[in-house]
Amino acid sequence: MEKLKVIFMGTPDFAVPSLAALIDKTEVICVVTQPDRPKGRGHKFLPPPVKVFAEENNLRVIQPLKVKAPEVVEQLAALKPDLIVVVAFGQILSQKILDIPRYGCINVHASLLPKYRGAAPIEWAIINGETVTGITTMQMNAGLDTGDILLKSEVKIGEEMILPELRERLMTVGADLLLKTLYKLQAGELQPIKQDDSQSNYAPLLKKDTGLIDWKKSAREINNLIRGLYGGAFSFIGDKKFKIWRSRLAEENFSLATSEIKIVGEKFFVGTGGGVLEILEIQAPNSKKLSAANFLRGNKVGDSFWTKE
RNA sequence: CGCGGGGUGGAGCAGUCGGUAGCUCGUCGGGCUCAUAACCCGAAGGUCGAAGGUUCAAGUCCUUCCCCCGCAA
Repeated sequence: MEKLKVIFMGTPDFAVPSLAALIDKTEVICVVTQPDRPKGRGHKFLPPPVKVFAEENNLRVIQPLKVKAPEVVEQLAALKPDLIVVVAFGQILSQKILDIPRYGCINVHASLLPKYRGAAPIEWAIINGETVTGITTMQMNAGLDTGDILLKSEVKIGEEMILPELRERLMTVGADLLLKTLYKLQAGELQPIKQDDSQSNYAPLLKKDTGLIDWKKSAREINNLIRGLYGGAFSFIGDKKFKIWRSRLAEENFSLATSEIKIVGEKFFVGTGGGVLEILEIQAPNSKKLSAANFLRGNKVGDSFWTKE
């Protein structure tokens, strides 16, 4: 089969396996990614993972501030791609761009559309306690993740699965499904299906306070939040902010007040609005992530976490 | 040069006004116990991130460098 000329658009780690897959099976004529941005401590400029990978593979990389800018659109059109593949790119494409390739633009999205449209589908799937999610490839249109569905692949979310595990799994599945989609595309076997908008929901960008634990919720809900944010969930003891990285539903059945802390040997329990949560990994400010046992050795813990009155 | 915290025996921490280091846990040996994540006794293990400087004397003060982390983006 003739190799498609493809422009790839993507930014974070999640997009890298898909690009890697494309390099094998198609001719990647250009990689579009976000500009280097000042990141982390010291505000150093760091290149996005896709750029790093693309350069290692001697691919042409462009980093437009706005892909929609006329000169960029012109540049892309001049490349005469057969297809544009978009994976976690981070910019909205204009209709003019969508119209450039013969086969249009295909997006790899980390959910089973129409569920979890938007920026953070993996996180929200875990936070909401879903047991199944997946990857969808779609024919992009002007809306936000509203294009016609090409293929789907399901991935189970285990009871104790945490964000990095699920993300890892989904990016692999995503790369596979992308190749499968391209294969069917060229074979003329794709049958795009319109999304049922009545079944849709959104997975909005995560905000800082999404991670603030409400101890009045059930242990299960809190555990889901901790699993889904992995490092993003936090609470306070006194005025100190603690990140809670890992937890599990306690088998022990103490009667603890909401947000009350109980230490038993090397175990760390917290009462919730429904059941007891066991803290497995926690991080104090200016410190690193520690197992509960290690944490308890060197830290004085108060009687309870902070709760909204 | 965004702001800030920290690097001390295997792990997590303490060490005040500078005088060669301590706690909890772990490890090893022994003991007690029907038994134990319990308890008792004992032991091993640290050039206190690196280099330089001040000093009679530095983990503790000064300078430079390396590494880790929190906030903010």
